[in-house]
Amino acid sequence: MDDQTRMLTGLTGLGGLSQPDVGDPDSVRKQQSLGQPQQDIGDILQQIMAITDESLDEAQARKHALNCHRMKPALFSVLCEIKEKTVLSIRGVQEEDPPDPQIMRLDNMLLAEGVSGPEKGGGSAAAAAAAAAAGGSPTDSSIEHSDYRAKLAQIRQIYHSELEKYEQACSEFTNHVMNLLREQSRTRPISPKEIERMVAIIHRKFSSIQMQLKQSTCEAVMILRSRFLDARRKRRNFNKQATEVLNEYFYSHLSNPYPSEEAKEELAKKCGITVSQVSNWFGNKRIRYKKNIGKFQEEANLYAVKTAVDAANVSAQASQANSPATPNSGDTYLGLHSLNGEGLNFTPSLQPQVDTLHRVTHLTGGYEALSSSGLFSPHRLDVSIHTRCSVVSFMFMFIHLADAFIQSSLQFITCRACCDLWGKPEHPEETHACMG
DNA sequence: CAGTATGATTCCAG
DNA sequence: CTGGAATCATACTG
Repeated sequence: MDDQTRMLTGLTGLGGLSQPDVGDPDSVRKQQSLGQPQQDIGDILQQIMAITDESLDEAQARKHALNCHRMKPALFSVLCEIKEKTVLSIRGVQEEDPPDPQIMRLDNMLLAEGVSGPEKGGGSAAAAAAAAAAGGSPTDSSIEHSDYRAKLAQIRQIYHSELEKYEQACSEFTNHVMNLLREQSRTRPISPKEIERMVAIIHRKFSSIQMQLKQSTCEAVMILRSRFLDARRKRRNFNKQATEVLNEYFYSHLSNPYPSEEAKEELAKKCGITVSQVSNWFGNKRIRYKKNIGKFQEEANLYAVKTAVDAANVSAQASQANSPATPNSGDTYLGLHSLNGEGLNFTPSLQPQVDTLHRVTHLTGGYEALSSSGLFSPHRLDVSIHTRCSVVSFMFMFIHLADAFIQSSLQFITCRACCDLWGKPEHPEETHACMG
C-alpha cells in the first residue's frame, strides 16, 4: 500500500467516524451486519496507532501528501459548507457575553483600595480613613498609616507580578494555539472567526484564573483593612500631654464643662486628636466625674493648683507693675474640693465646693492655714507640680486664691439653685456667674 | 491574672 | 444633633 492509498483509507475511515456514509450501500450493509462497526473502529484505532508510531519526518511527509491530494480541495469545501451551516451558526450567537459582574465588583474594589489603578490613589486614602478611624495620636496613626501602606504595597506588588505572569502565560498560550490553528487551517476549515472564538475561550479560561487571583487579593486587602478598622475599637490611651490639656480645661471649666465647637477644635489641635475624640473624652469625663466626685477630688485639686500656680506666675511677672491679677475666667477655684471642712448642707454635689468656700471665708489670709492643708505648701508645689514658686509669687497666688474663693462663693451660692452641677441655668447666661 | 482605667460605641431623650 | 447613661473592649497596673 503506497502513501496515497493509505491516506485515502485514512480519510474515509476518519470521515466514517464522524459522519456515517449514508449514501454508501456497502456502508449500510456493513452497519447492518452485526460486529462490523467494531471491526471498523478497530481498523481506525490501528491506523491511529500506526500514525503515532511514525517519526516526525514521516508524519510531515504524510501531511504534505495529504495537502497535495487531488480530492483535498473538494473535501475541504464540503467540510467548510457543513461547518458554516452548523457549528458557527449555532455558536456564533453566544459570542458576546456581558462582562462578569463578579469581576467588575472585584475590579472596582481593587481600584478603590488602591491595589489596581494609579499607585498613590485610593490606597493612601483608605489608609488615611483607617488611621482616622483608629483615632490615635498623629504619631501613632502615621506609624499605622505607613504600616498599612507598606502591607498594601506588598499586596499590590504580588498582585501585579501574578497578573503579569498570568497575562504572559495567556498570551503565550494564545499565540501557540493561534499558530496551531493556522497550521491546521491548511488541512481543515478554520475561519478567522473560529480562531477569534478560540482566543476568547482561552481568555475566558485565563480570566477565571485572574478572577481567583483578584478574589484572593481582595480577601488579603479585606483582612488587612479589617485589622486596621478593628483598631477603631482597639482603644489606645491618649498621651499624657493630651490628657493634661483636657483635664486642665475640664477642671478650669468645672461649673460648665461643655467646650464650644471652637474650644473643642482648639483642644483637638492641642492634643493631636480629633474633635469627636474630644467630645467623647468630655462626655466620659462628665459622666464619671459626676458619678464619683470624691474620686476625682485629688485630680481636681491638682489641676486647680496647677492652674493657680500658672496664674500666680503670671501675677508674679505682673508684680513688677504692682498689680496682682484678679481672677476672671474659668472656675479653677471651685475645684479645690479637698479643702473640705465641715460644710453647710447644700446638695451633695455642691457640698464640696460650698464647704471649701465656707472654709475660705474663715481664713484670715494666713499662710499657715493653707499650708497646713499640705496642698499649698511651697514645698508641695515644688515637688508635686515641679513649679518654682517664689515667696512673692506664692503670696500673690494666695491673695489671688482668697479673692477668687470669696467671689466664687458668692457666685456659687447665687447660682446653686439653677446650676446643680451642670443643670440648666434659670437665668440668662450673661448674668449667670458660674457659666465658664 | 483580676481589678481598674479609659476611649469608643450604642441607645435614648430632648 | 448633642449629651447622658450604659456598656463594650482594650490597656494598664499591682
